Amino acid sequence: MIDVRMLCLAALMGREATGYDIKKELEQGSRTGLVDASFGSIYPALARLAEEGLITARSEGGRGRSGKTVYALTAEGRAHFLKTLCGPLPEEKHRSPFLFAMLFAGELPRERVRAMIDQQIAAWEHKLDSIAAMRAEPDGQSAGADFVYGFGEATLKAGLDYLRRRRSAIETDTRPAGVTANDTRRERTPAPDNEPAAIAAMPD
Amino acid sequence: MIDVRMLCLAALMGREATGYDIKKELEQGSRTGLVDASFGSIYPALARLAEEGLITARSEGGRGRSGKTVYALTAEGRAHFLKTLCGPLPEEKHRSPFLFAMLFAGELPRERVRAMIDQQIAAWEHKLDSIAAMRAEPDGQSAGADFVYGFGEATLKAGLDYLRRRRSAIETDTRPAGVTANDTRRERTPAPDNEPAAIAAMPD
DNA sequence: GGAGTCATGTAACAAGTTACATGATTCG
DNA sequence: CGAATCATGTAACTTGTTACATGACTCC
Repeated sequence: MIDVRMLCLAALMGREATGYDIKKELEQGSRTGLVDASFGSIYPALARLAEEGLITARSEGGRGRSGKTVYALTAEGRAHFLKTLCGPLPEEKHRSPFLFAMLFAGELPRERVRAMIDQQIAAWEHKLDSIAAMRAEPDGQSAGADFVYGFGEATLKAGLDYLRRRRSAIETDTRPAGVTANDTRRERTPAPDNEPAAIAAMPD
Repeated sequence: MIDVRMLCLAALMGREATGYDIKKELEQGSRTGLVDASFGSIYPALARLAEEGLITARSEGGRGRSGKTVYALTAEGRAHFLKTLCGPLPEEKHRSPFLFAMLFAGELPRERVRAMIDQQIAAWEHKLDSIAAMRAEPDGQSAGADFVYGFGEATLKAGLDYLRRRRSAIETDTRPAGVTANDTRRERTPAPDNEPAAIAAMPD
């Protein structure tokens, strides 16, 4: 579940679409970030769903020989989709290379750790912006979408808040040479690449 | 990245272990929930890493013919691991069947939606407890682990808070017929599968 | 002696990605 | 006319899971 089949059925709830449309919606639509799939999986999935009668395929030869297949949900398809959603849902998985790397923050150079956190902050700020943009769009306006937007905002904000607190609590720039800086520098470590980065040692 | 190879290298940072040990640690250790892998991928990965010289394999025939292979990180393995962590990290993916389902909350029966939210709340409360337990354990005590625990707690709490607010804001049981029931369960619902569940209509 | 755990490995399968191959239409 | 976009599909490959096959050791 949340396999490509379900993704396709979901995309066809409410409107008909081509495989291309579905892919586009996954990239830019109201569920971006939540799900994804490639053409290589979408087209075979649509073909099979049509075989099974969960969707219908209507060929539309725009002019001469364009060849475009518009898919639409059948009553059985809709029922199947909703029934599956009501069934037992698989556990959610949060694969985060960032958090994985942070586990070894103590073994990585400090600047690198700081850069990673900054990058993560930027990425999440961007996600927040995306949600705000989606909220404003005419489509993606439903009770469910609203719930999901709110959820995303709540957790992203909490995560950002945490990252910012931790980030600013890390000792500021460690200047290698005798640099005169007017900031809150602590020490100048010439240690190159395997300098441990104490992300702990927080006033927290 | 965050493929099984990296997982194995990560598991061998700090101590040596067998394939079995690694699997156990993924299930119960300080990174549970963050990552996972099966025996079917761990053993081949270890064999290949040993071939490449990133880890060493030492056979330990406990007594007679037990056969047990203890792996340990080499200097190159350690360097490779840390270098990879410093390189560009892939985007994080948050595959959440729950949120996916919530997108269609408006098309699902209300009780079902409420049940899903309750289930999610329970699951997340459990995760919070797990983190607290890990915090208390002797292993999994490092600057990085502390950072990750804190992050998990911050986002889980925010998510839980959001879910609780929304959950309590949903109108309470909508009884279809004149059913006099003092519990929350109703088998044989007159409106079968497509009763819309307005998760919106919030005072929020 | 049987249950449970320790321990390793392989083969079949599942699901999806990347890259390729193809071609029409539209817009500047 | 060339670039971008629309549009479909397939074949090879990657990655990992499930299920199976095997066997020792430990504790009751």
